[in-house]
Amino acid sequence: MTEILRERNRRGEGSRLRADILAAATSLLEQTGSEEAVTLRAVAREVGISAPSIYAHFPDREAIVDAIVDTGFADFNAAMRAAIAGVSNPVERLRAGCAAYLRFAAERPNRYKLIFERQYLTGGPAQPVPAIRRESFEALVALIQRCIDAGLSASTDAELDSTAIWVALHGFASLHATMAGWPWPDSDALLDRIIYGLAQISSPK
Amino acid sequence: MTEILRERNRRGEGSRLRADILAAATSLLEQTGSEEAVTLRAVAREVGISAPSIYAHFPDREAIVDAIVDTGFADFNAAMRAAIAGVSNPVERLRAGCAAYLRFAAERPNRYKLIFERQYLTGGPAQPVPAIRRESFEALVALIQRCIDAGLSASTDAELDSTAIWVALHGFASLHATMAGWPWPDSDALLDRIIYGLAQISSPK
DNA sequence: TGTACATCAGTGAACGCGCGTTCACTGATGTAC
DNA sequence: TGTACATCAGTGAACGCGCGTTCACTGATGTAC
Repeated sequence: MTEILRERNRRGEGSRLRADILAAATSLLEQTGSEEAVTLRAVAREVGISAPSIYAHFPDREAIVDAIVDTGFADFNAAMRAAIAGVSNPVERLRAGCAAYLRFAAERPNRYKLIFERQYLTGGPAQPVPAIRRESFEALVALIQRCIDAGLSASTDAELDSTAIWVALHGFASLHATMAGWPWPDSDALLDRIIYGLAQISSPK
Repeated sequence: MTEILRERNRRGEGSRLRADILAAATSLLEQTGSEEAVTLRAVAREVGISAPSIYAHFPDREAIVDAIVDTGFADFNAAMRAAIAGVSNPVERLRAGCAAYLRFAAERPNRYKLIFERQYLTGGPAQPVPAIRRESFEALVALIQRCIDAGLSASTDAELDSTAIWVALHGFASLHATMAGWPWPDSDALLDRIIYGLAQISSPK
């Protein structure tokens, strides 16, 4: 019944299986939207291998999910960087970044949920937040600082206002995905209100 | 080993078990923070009954969680109503409501997550959002309308601006719970930025 | 008032399931001589 | 060039677990006569 479509790797290419496992787990997660769906056996089925083979590449189930979170953050950061590249007007640049944030969340909702709604370091003392999780936030602060420097924003605290924008973007992304039946306003109109209201842009458009 | 602490209900009082089951399931959820922890067997253990007894009161596992969501929303709405009761100044009233929102999320994070982050009606066509889920949002719109009517807010679209405030509050509540290690700014300062920036309050304080 | 009986609030054993993980193994691939 | 052998990339069976759910049942509680 179970067709094994996969051919055994040649010697020295065993690490290719690691990539296949990650890809299968990611696909499983993006399709089902639930972390629990990423079981060793489901991943193994998807790849076309037996479940114990996974142990050669990951110590346990959670390590797979952790690895997906890391690549998820890398993808997210890359998308943010790409969105603002080449946009020179400070306000347009800020808007492009924020719009890309919402687009990422809308297009890959399950990936987005995994990286931003997964419980992160609950137990134990507060540990420093890794750089990969800070990168895009720091980019946002820089976007606002540019607006301030150009005299386009009345903000006096780029960090606080960045946080306000971030939580608003996240809130919209999160609720939009969860409550699809809600009568949401036009995404662009809301984005305008968030940017102009929270980044204190002097004269709209 | 398993102590049964519970005495059998008398005749006609079988429905008391329903309440006990709900209380145990709620407690389980608030402690663990994961919906998956609410298993029939775990609930039964907590109540001190056998698992099949639950079927007399709930058709299946999901019905228990659904019931918790309903009481969770009722609690949430009650907390919002209580927070603004007796506050007459429109801006203070708005602020009291928003502050209560964040307080509810901070004090009962797992309950909050259940009602606002649980996947709601993903499959099938968009169905109307039940009144219990709209109540507090409509209260927020009314709060802003009061500010507009009193000449304290420059908003021209109470609904859009309410949405902006809601997503910002939710985003903060959600991220704060998920990323406890993040260097969050002072909650009151952020709340000020959200309210004054998004409700377009004319003169701060 | 006494008693046979219906009802109600549960119980306990069992089912099949998918899971993470372990263990001993196999057979193709490459390498030393 | 041929061959014995080490290594590598996996496999297959098995374990114990907790789960949702079913089924036939039990024994206390109340009621009809």
